[in-house]
Amino acid sequence: MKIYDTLTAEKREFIPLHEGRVGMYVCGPTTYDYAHIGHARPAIIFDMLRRFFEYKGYDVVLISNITDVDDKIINRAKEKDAEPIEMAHYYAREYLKDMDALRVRRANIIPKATRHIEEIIELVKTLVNKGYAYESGGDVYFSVEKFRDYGKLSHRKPEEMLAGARVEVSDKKRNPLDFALWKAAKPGEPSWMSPWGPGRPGWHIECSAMSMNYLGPTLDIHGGGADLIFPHHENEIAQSEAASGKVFARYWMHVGLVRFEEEKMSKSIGNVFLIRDLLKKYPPEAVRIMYINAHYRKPFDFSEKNLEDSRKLMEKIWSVYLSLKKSARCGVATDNTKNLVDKTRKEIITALEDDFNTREAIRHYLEFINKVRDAKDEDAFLAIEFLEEMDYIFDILPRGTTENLEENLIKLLLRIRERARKNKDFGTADWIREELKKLGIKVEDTKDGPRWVKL
RNA sequence: GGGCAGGUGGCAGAGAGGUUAUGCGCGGGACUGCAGAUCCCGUCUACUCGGGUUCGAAUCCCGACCUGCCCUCCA
Repeated sequence: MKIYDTLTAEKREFIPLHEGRVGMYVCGPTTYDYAHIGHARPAIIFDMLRRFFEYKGYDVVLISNITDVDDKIINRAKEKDAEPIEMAHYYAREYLKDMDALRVRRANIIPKATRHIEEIIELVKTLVNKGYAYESGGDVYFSVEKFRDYGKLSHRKPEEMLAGARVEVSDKKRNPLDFALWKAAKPGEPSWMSPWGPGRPGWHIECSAMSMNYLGPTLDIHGGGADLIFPHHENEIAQSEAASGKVFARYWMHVGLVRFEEEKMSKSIGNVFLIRDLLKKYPPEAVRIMYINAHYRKPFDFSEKNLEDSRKLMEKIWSVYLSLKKSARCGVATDNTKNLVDKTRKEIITALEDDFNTREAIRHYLEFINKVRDAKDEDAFLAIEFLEEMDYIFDILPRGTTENLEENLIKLLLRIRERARKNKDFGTADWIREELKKLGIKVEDTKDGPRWVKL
């Protein structure tokens, strides 16, 4: 397995710290609003990566945090006249609901910053004691010049950063690039007691504290959106490695940003599509397919047309899958199909092992779909088995069990409709089809009778 | 100003020195009460530009132009 590592800027063979195990940490959102499809991309990609490791037999521990105390949260809460932490927790729950809807499996641990204040304070203390950090007016700052490797992840030198950039100037900082590990609380802000007075953690420190707490000083894969490379991940490296003296993450993976009309999708620009709104119109599997169908490191141009195309792809996959199900019979498949399955499996795994190239993988998947669409009996059975095997990773097939009653009622309606059609009562026939469509059930007439798909 | 990705057919988007990407769309046919789906056939000199390397480049090298992201909160 090769993984593109942002730090070394090349694809490298993936070798976990402990054989057979993978420790992953993925930066989750700061929850001060509902999640948009930009958030869904890393969540879906890392979810599938985790499933792929498991598929290959690794034990995976995935930690994905939620930032529940931060300037943005405090400001938003002020606007809404809400209690900041409470509000953050509300949006955190809603975030998880949205991700559940997208079939993103939950991380093993979803830590929150406010639940790890002690570890954070300990880490800051260590950095102060080691001389990497200093207290200044109730704040604690990390001293960038003390960490000689600062800039290695984002491939920048500290001098260059100052050149054309706007850096927040503060007379509390010794160097404008220094960043806050601990912030003194202003009146009315959430705060915790610390050796430097009441305050709260800086943005970057929580991830260092929590990842080292759960995965040890060195983790295998650290991931997140590409916008986190600088300053967030750069600062995490500085803090963590300064404190532990060890390599913080062996591989850094960054998912390309989602854009809309050539611009980054971002709350501050206002061009966001909320996941909950999109899911009213499109099935979650279509969203997954949309992201599978693009290389994870490239920026992704979102549009409804794009989602619509993905939905069509999904319908194609589903319709082949469902028709295979109808003609499948348990037994031994022909060599032809066996070979096709083995070949496709190999192609898909090879693609995913090449820096998780889901785009290439789905191409082979679709070629397979096209070739087996007419398979019968034992061949259909094997094809289904294979698609379901792959679904451990992709999770895009229709969810199996419709409630029996529901299913029987639909069949009953379709029989009524068939009777109407036979009597040339097309008004009634079309009306039933229309009404079912409104309920999310698509009906298609085929030579073998009506077929329906629940969207 | 600096760092990093890219520029592929009507559109979306892979690939990566010589072999069909794929999907959508579009045209024709089969099927059909209609719609849809499906099948068959077809569709567009596709690879930003200019040089170079090579028997051969969309794919490698040099240069130019263009776009986006990051350098400030952001998945």
